[in-house]
Amino acid sequence: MATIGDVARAAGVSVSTVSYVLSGKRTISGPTRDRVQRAIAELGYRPHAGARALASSRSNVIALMVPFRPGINVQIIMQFVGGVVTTAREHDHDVLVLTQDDAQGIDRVAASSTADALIVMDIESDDARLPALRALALPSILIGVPDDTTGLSCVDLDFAGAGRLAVRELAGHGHRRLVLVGASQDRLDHRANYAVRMRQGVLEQAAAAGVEAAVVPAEPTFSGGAAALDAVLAANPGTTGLVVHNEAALGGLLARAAERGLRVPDDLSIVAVSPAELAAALPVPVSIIEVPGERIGRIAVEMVMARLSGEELAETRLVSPAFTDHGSVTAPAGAPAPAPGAVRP
Amino acid sequence: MATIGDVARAAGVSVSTVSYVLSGKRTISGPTRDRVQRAIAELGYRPHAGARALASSRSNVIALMVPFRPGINVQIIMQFVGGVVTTAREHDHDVLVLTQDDAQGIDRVAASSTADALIVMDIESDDARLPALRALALPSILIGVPDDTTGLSCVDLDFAGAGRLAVRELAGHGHRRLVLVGASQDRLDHRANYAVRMRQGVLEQAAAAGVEAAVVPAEPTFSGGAAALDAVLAANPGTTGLVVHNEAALGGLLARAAERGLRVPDDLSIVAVSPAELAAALPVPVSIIEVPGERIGRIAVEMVMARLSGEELAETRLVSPAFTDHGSVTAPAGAPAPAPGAVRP
DNA sequence: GACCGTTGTCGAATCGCTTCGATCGTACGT
DNA sequence: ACGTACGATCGAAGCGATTCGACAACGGTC
Repeated sequence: MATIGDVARAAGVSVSTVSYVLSGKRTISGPTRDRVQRAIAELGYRPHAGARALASSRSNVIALMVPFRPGINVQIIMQFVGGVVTTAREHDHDVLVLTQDDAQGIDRVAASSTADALIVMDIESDDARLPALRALALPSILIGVPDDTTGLSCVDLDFAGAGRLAVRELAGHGHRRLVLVGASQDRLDHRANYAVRMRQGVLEQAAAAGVEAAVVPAEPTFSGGAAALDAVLAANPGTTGLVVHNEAALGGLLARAAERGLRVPDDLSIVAVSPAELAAALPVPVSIIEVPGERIGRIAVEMVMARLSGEELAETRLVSPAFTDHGSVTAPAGAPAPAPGAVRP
Repeated sequence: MATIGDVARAAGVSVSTVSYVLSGKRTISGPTRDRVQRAIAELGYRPHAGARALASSRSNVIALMVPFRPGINVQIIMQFVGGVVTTAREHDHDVLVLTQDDAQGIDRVAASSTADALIVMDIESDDARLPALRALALPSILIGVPDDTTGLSCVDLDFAGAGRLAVRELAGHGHRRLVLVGASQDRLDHRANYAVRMRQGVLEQAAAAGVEAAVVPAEPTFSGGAAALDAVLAANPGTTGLVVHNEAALGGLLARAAERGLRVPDDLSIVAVSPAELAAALPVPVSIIEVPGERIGRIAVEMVMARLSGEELAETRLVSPAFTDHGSVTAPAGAPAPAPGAVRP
C-alpha cells in the first residue's frame, strides 16, 4: 500500500502538504493541489486508518450496541441499524457493532479509542448501563428514554404521543371501550421504556376523552396474540377498539378474531404500532402508527455528529408519531357516525 | 488515558517489557509479569487501538457486509450477524458493518487497513463483487456459494441437500406429487444462489425417488403465500406435499389452506426451510429444515481466523441440513402407511 | 527601498505501540 | 575456573499519519 510519503514524492511536495490537501486545514495553491490529487489517484492512496487515528485521536468509527436477545423485534432493529450505518457513511464514519451482553464493550471501545462515539439501543427505564454511559468520556446517544435523562442524549419515537394518537383515532370514530394489547409481561418486568410510555399515553388520552381503556400484555408469538384476544374479550366484553403494540402477536390476534367471527374493521377496529413493513405479513390491511426505525437511526447519527463537533449538549429528541390509514378503523357497529372533524377532538 | 509508558513506569520496567507481557511473545519472569499486570489493572490501561494497528499492521477488526435491501429475510440476517459478532469477540476481534450498496466499501476498508478480513453476505451466483473479492489482499469469506468458487472461501447451508432431504421426507411418507414453493421471481432473476440450489436439490431427489415435483415462486408476503397456494393447486392438482422455502409467504399460504378447507398435515404435508424461530409466528406447528444462521456466522468467523493465522487455504463449507419434526408431515390420505424405515429410502 | 503582512510550503516533533538486536547475569558442562 | 547458552530485560527504530512553528517569496505601504 502506498503511504503519504509515496504520494508526496510522486507529487514533488512534502508530506505535510499532502496532509493539508487532504484535510483542507491550510490553504494550498491550485496547481500544487492538483498535482497532489493526481498522485493520490494514480497510486490509489488511502490514509492508513490506524495511523490517522493515532495522530489525530479520531477513529472515525461509531460503536453501536445492538440487542441480539431472541424474541426481540428484529425488523425494527435492522431498520435502525441500516439507518445508522448509511448515515454514518455520509459523514465519513464507519460503524462497529457491539452486543448487548458484551458488558465491557462500552469500556473497551472507549478506553482503546476504537470509537469516537457510542449509540446504545434498547434502553430500559432504569438501565444497568446508564452509570457507565454517564461516566463515559465519549459522546453517547441512547435509543429509548430512561427515567432519568440528566446528562444523556436520547432519541425515540414519542410512544406516549403514539398512544394518545391511537386513542384519539379510535375515540374520534366513536369507540368507547378500548384495549391496548401491549408488550409481553417479560418486557414490562424489565421496564422496557417504550412499553411503559405507550401504556401511559393510552391511559392518559382515554381518561381525557372519557372512554374506557384497559391494558393486556401479549407474548410476542402467534399463539400469544390469539390468547391475548381471548383475554381481551373475556375481561373486557364490549371492546370495539384495539391498539396493538406487539408486532409478533398481531398475526395470531387477527387469526383468532377471524375464527371468532369478528371482522376488521366492522366488529373490531385496530391500530397497530409497528414498522411500516409489517403490513405485508398480515391477512388484512391494518392502519398503523409507524415506528420509524431508519429515521431514528439517522437522527441518532446526526446527534452524534453534532456532539463530536461540539455544537450540541445532551438533549432528548422524540419523533412525532403519524397515523397511516389502511382502513382498519371505522365507527363501531350501531354508533352514530362521528361528526366530520371529530376524529381530532 | 494511560499509555504503555505509564504502565512501564508504574511497574518499574521498560515499555517493551510491558508489550511482551501483553502479547506473550517473549518469556517474562513470573515476578515481573505480576508487577506489570498489577500496574495495568491499577491504571485501567488499554492499548490504543490505532497505535496497535499501526505498529502491528493488524486492526483486530472484521468487516461484515450486510444486505439492508427491503424484503430480505431479516430474521436470518440478524441471527447471522449475532453469530459473527459473538464469535469474533471470542477471538478478540470487533466487527465493522458495511452496507451492500457501499460499492467502494470493500476497497476502502482494505486499502486503509481498517479491517483484517471481510465477510460478505447474500452472495449471488454471479455476484458483481466477486472480482473485487478475488483481487483483495485480505482474506474474505462469502456467505453463499457462487458459480465459480476458485480462490474463494464460502460457507452456507447445503441448500441442495436441504431440498433433497425435504423431498426424501415427503416421498418417504408416500407423497407422490410435491411442489416447492420457493423464492420470489425477483430473487430468481437475481440468481440468488440459495434459491437455485434449493430447486436443484428438490428436482434431483424427486427424479431419483420417482415422484413428481414442480416449482412455484412466491412473493415474500402474506398475500404472496396465499396466491402461491392457489397457483400450486391450480397448476398441480393432486399435490399433497409442499416444501416451502419462503418464510414470509408461509403465513399466508397456511391461512389460504385453512380457508380452502385443507388441513395440515391431513390434507397437505408441509416442510419449511427457515430459521427455527419462525415456528412461533405460525398458526400451526410446521416441521422445518433449519437455516442455522448463527452457526453459519460462527463458522465464517472461524474460517476467517484460520485464514488469518495462515493455516488454511480457500475452501467451501456446506452445513448439513437437519430435519426437525413438528408433525406437519404424515402419509397422504388414502395412501398405505409407509413401511418403518421407509422415510430414508 | 526598507518594512510588513499574506500566502504557500516545509521540517520536525508527536501520537502509542511492536519488534529486533543487544546486553547482562546466571547456571551449566567440562 | 572458563567459555557457552540461555533466560530476562532494555533501548531504539520504525509504523503512517497530523500539526505546529518557521520561513521564503511576494505584493503593498509609506
